Order: sequence, then structure tokens, then C-alpha cells
Amino acid sequence: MTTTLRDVARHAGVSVKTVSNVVNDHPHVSDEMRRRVREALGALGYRPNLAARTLRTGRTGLLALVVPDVEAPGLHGLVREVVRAATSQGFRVVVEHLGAGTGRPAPSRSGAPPGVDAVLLGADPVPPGLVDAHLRTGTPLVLLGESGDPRCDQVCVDGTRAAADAVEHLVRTGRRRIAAIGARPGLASAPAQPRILGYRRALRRAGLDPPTGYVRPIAEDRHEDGYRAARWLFAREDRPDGVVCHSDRLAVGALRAAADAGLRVPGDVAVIGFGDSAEGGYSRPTLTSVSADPALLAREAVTLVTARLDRPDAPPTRITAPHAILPRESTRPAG
Amino acid sequence: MTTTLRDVARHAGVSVKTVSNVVNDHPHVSDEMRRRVREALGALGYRPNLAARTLRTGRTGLLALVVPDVEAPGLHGLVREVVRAATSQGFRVVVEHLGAGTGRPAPSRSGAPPGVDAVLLGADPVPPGLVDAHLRTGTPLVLLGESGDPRCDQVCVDGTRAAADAVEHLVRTGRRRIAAIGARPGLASAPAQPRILGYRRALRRAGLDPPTGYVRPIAEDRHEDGYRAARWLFAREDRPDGVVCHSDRLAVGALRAAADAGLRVPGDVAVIGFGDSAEGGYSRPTLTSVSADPALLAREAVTLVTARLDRPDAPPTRITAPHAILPRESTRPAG
DNA sequence: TTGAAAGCGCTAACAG
DNA sequence: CTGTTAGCGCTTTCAA
Repeated sequence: MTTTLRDVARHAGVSVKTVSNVVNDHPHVSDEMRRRVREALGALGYRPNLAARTLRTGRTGLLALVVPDVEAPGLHGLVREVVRAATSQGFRVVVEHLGAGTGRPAPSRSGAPPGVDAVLLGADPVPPGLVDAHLRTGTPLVLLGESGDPRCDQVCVDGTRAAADAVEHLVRTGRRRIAAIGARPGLASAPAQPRILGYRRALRRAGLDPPTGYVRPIAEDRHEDGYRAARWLFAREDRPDGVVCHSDRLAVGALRAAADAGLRVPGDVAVIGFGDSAEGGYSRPTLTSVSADPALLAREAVTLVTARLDRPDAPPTRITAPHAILPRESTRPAG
Repeated sequence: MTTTLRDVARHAGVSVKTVSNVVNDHPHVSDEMRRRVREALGALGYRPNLAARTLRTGRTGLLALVVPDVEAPGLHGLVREVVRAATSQGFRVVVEHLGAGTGRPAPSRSGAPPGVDAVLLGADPVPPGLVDAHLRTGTPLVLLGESGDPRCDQVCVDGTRAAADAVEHLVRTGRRRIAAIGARPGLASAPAQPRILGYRRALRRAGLDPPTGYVRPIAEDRHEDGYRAARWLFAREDRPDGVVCHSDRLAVGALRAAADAGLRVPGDVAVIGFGDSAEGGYSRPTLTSVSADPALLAREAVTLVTARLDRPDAPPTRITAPHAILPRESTRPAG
């Protein structure tokens, strides 16, 4: 049924090795041979058996992209760019949801999923124990995001700086009462949570320490969470005149809350998001956003993988990807 | 370095076969054996070599999800749901961009990507020749979308009915001049393009045949394409009072165009989209949308795959997934 | 119920 | 430059 190298070899009247050489573009094959083999390859419709190749070489050519959920916020464009970057560097991408496995144990528990050359982890925060589990398996792991681990390769955005930049942007447009939406409830108290840290730091530097309750936790990262948090903020006596949202999705929810509360954006309140989603570019008003370049992140991550596969014992590399503020209508200077 | 079945067997003092039986939960193993083997498995940190297993069994446990682009519109929620459905049925998902391969030939040309048990194709329209290429490889192919092919399994939405429903919905809210945004330029003339067909049919039945130019082609499926098409429509003498957009993304672009043109939605013009994206639920105004349930689509598709793998020669199955209109602000009855 | 051995398709070491 | 061959780790007859 399926054509093997041997079939092709027989058909072309050459040895298996030669066919293999042709298939893999190895040198030291005469043009005449190459031509003949190519012909046989085509005639028989040869398709390489990846499993056999993998068994022999130890390389699958597969990268696992492990994320909480493909559509999780903060991931805008990342999946696409990882697929692109991986493809262009000769890998294919297996998408895996964190903790999704009903059958086998979830990757979060067992460490690296089997059958891949490396794992890209796009989860913030990194589930506890995951890094250790990986380290035990020996499969290279690259962290993508804002939180890191000194023991593995990572390409990350400086969340503290990014949040501070967002605050400074709002201050520059004349805002004084700046709130934040998007702290993870479980981590709200951890002072190290990078964005909250940056938010507080920037406000302190500006002499604008926020009142209690200005940092709103959310359950999940959905429009409605942003909406609810914003409604709550807008109902306060000391209503904020600027809101930093930890994703564009939350920010769009906040925009709607402002409208429902009869507030004008940016007149009464400015809103800034994270992630530069397409949605934010077409919301009303259009949304200012802080973002890194997902294509860059993805390329760097895949490059890290190849480097790691070449030298498994090199010390971990940490790459910091730049971020930028994309100013749009939602933060136009007031007045 | 890596632990093999033989290592475990030696460690437990049993044969390879017995270890294999335990790993695969085969019956006919005494409890005592099982216990001892389990222990050895754990102690040595055994991890099965998927490549070897695949080479032997012919099954990779991998499904390729081939799409134009992970973030392509019309795919809202599909990738996530395919990953979920596949996981729960024991598969993993390799995401492949159509024609993305810079190295090897793109899957659109060579047929099925190698090393997967089946291919799910989420591309509308299906690239010409792709189905033939697949058929030649023998890898099962399941089509997801609105266009189909009688030669392979498919789970699809009735695009003609869906578009007709959208038009009827607008008519019911009192609209008379109904335009459409989203015809693919290359196919604009093909009368079979299902949505355009449904659009025209429903209008004809309502005695509201559209004037020339009311069907706007777009280059891609982005906000700005919807925006531009809508601006053009709104600048006409016979400005439409209802617009059917072939994706939510286009529709959100159209909403913005309406605002920029000084038109109120739904007062002056109603807008309806396709896909029930989260974005449409939080746009201003919120967007009415026609959609199928992506989770259902995905589950059916994976079920089709397993059925096909069990009986390769069964006749192709076609499943039609239901769709529904989710009425929101953008199509509230006028007046 | 368990063990021994063959072989899936491929690559790489070695021989010619 | 080309051919022969061993063996990657696993499943699975077949025999005990």
C-alpha cells in the first residue's frame, strides 16, 4: 500500500541509501542518479514515513505550544505567529491546552508532552511545578510571557516597565486618578506580580498613590469582567479619570461600561489596554494599547529552541522583547 | 539516557511483552505482575516513545487542522474547540497554515501533510486540487465549513440558508434596501457561492431585488475591508438601510463606517454579522450575528475522523450543523 | 499468563 | 560516488 524507500530503490535500480540521500538533499549524488531517483519517487508517489525517520534520528520536527487556551487573552496573535515562525524554521506545531487532557494526565502535571522536540509555554503565570516536571524529562522548554524562571530559556516582555509606561502615558495626558483592572485574584497580594508593581511604582513616582480599591481583580479575562470591574470603579465617589486594563478585551468591556455610565471616553475617562488586538483598533473610541510584537516573540522563541537543540547544555538564555504604546482615541489628552 | 521498555523489563525482572501489556492496559496480566511493573515504570521514569509506537501501529494520534490562518475570520472559536474535541477523543492537534510552508511544498499542493492520522480542513472555499491531492494520499479528510465536496466527509453549515435567514431577519425588522459585504472577489460571479445565493433568493422572495453594486466584494476579511465597503455603500444615493456582513469582523468595521458617516445603528441602518465573535457582543452597538456552534462542529468532525479510521471504505458522510441568529442591538427594529 | 523474536521504514556507519 | 547492513523502541504473532 504505502511506498517505502526500498520500493523506490528497486524501481530506480539503485540502493536504498541513494534514495535516502536524494530525499534528504545530501550531497555526493551524481546528477544522473538524482534524476532517476526523482523520477521513481514521483512515479510511485513516495511519501516519507515520519515515524521511522523520528525513530532513527530522535527528532520529530514537532514543537508543542502549550497555552491555557488558544483564545486566551494576552495571546492575541501569538498562536498564529508561532505557527508561522515554526514553519519557516522547519518545525510544525502541536497545540496543547493546559490541563485539557481528560484521558492522559494533563501536561501541567506530567511535564513535557511526549513526541515533541521542545515545548513553548505561553502561560502567565506559569503553573507551579510545571518547570520542574519539564526539567526532569529533558525536553527543552521556552517560556513566553512576563513571568520567568531562571532555569529555562525565555523570551519575555517586561511587564513592570510596560505597566509603568501605560501609567506614565495616562499621566502625560493629564490624568490624576488612575485605576487598574486585571489583577489575578489568587495573586493580587503577591507584590511581585510585575504589572501591578509597575503600576504602583509609576504612580508613586508621579506622586499619585491610588486609593484603596483602585486595583480591581477579575475572575477571567473576558469582556464582561472588564465591564463589571469598570462599572464598579465608575460608581465610586472618587471615580477614576484613567484606567489601565490588563488586556484589550477587558478594556473594550470597560469602554462599554463607560458608555453605559454616561461617561465620555476620553473626555471623562481615559482607557488603555494591553495586546494591540484588532478589536481595539476598531472599537469606539479606538483603543490605545501597550503591546509587544508577537511575530518577534515567536521568532525569538523558535530560534531559542534550535539553539537549545544544538547545545543542550548551554546556560539558559533570557531575551527581553521590546514593547510599545500605540496611542489611539481612548487616551487623547483631556480638554 | 532515555528509558525503554527493555530497561523497565529488566528492572522488574519480567519480559518486554509484559511491560508493554501493562503500559497499554491490556488484560491477562496478573495483579502481582502489574504492580511490580508499575513500580519499575515509576522508578525509572519511563516515557513511551511515540515514534516507535507509531512505526509499529501506523497510528500517530495526531490530527492536522489546516486553516488559511489561525486567526482567519469565520474561524472564531473553531481552533479552540477542535483542540478540545480532539483531546477528549484521544488525539492531539497539529495546526498548519495553508500555503505557509516556505521549505517544503505547502499542504495545498502536496495533499495531506505527512505523519497525521487525518486532516481537518477549515478553509472556505476549499483550494482547488486539494481534495484530489488528499484522495491520492489516502489520509482521511474532513471538510469544515460551508463549501463541500461529495467525495469526502464533512460537517458544514448551510450557508445559503444562513444568509437567507439573515436577510429575512432584517426584512422582519422593517428594512427594505439590504446590501451584502463579503463576497470573495474571485468568486463573485459564481452563482453557487452559497451565501450570495441565499441573500439573493431571500430578497427575491421578499420582492426586494437589490440594485447593482449592493453586493460588495472584499479583499480580505479584516475590519478595514468591512469599513471601506460600508463607506462606499453609505455614500450611495440609494443608501442601504440594512447590511449583511459575512463576518463579525467586517460588521464591526461597518459599524464604525456608519458612525463616521453620521448614521445611527440601528436607527438609520441595521447591521448583521456572521460568527458570534466575542467582539460583536461588546461592540457599540452590540452586534446581531448568525452562527453555528463551533464546539458542536468540532466534536462532529472528530467523531467523523474516528469513524473513518475504523471503516476507511464507508461512503462519505455529510453532517449539517444547525445555525441560529443571535439578535442584539444592531438590528433592533427601526422606529 | 508470560517470554522470545521478528520487523515496521528509515538513517548512518562502514565497506567497496 | 554507491551498496549493505544494523538497529532506533515498540507491538505482536507464536510458542511455551
